[in-house]
Amino acid sequence: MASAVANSEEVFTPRQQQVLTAALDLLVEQGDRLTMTSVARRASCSKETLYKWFGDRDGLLTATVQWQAAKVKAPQVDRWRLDSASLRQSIEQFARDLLGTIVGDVSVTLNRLAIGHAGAEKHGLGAIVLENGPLAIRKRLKPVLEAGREARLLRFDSSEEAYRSFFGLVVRDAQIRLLLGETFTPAEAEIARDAARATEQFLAIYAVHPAA
Amino acid sequence: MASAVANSEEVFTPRQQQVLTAALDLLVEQGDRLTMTSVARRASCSKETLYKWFGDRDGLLTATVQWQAAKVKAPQVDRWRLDSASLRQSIEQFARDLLGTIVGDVSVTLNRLAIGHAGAEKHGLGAIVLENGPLAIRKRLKPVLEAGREARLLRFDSSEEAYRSFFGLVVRDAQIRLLLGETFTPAEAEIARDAARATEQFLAIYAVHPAA
DNA sequence: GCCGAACCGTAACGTACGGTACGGTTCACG
DNA sequence: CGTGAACCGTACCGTACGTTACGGTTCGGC
Repeated sequence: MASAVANSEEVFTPRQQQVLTAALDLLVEQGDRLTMTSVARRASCSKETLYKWFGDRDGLLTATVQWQAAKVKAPQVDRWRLDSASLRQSIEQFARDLLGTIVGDVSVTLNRLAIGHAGAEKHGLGAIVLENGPLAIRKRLKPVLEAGREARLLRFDSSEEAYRSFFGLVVRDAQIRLLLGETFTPAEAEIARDAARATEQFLAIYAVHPAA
Repeated sequence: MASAVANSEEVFTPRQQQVLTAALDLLVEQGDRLTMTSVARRASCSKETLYKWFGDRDGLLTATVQWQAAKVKAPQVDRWRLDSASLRQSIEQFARDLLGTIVGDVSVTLNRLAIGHAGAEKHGLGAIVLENGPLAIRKRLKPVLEAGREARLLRFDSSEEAYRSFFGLVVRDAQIRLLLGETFTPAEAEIARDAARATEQFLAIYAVHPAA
């Protein structure tokens, strides 16, 4: 029986990573329609090797998603001194990271893929994406929020709830619109502006002294 | 050349609606994997009829989505007197409607389907879902927001921006988590509570006198 | 230089499913 | 009745693609 979610830290040889890169590229280019043949051709390897390494098509896709998701180890915000300004800066940085990731091609592609699989009763990919997307950011943001509360800068009952509102203020309807096929690619400046706005709104709700 | 999005008000005979109901049920049950044969069997009709009525598989899916989407004509909030309390009530009602819809089986299924199609370069379904989901609610909320601004109860530059933040505060990460396969079905009470919280937060940001 | 393991390229197999054809049945209409 | 349109059920076709099989090639170890 395969475990529901393979959380083990799979490690791939350079050659295997070339294959996964090819798969990811094809995924971004043509979505779930990529064929094993096309991956083999793009990666200049044989289908036999694909099956030997990854078991079957789903294994290849899972490996691709895991491998890519593992790369999104965004830089831990370093030591924040607990004044109002640095707290705001930390939060805004998170907002920029989150929004920038979510509007990216790779994120849209992988989320589409995982959603498609979830619709086919195969929740493995969905769990992986969930774990490495929203939940990962939440885990990293949580200590910042709680330190802010500790320092009487923020006020909330549950950091979970606070995080979810933060997520909503940052992402809004951008992700669902992109997933549904709308094509817009905000420039770096727009992302920064949106992140700043979201941060401001978040603080308006959760800061003890919003004006500070 | 078929138009990109068939916006015409397709009208279906009762028998055809039975077929569409069967298709929708199968969609909810097994996602995009439903076959023409299964639809024909469930609806007790012949495949020949399916092809005659809907052209091809995509036509059937498109008709199903259009037909279902057209049913989400949520009740227009009736005359709101422009005091702070009634404005809040109107907004909260929208929040309940929006959240209740989005966490429903049918919404999740249809969004998954449309997202899958968007990933296959077929943006028709995505456009339909977009049009009848977020955009429809936005169109209905907009006059409320602008009346609130007119009455000096709300303050914002663009109703578009205000709506998007509203959407974020209401939906947060619930939709993406559901799409990715997490299974939770909030009770009516939870939805109402979340809607109230979102409304409060929205007003904290956009109301001229948040304490009012 | 020899051996075996790993890998490449390609051909072939099996199957599921979209789409079509066709004979049989119902039913409205004259 | 008689007739024809609409529809049901089912058998059938074509194809795309996942998966397997196999002969040929590279390459590290002795």
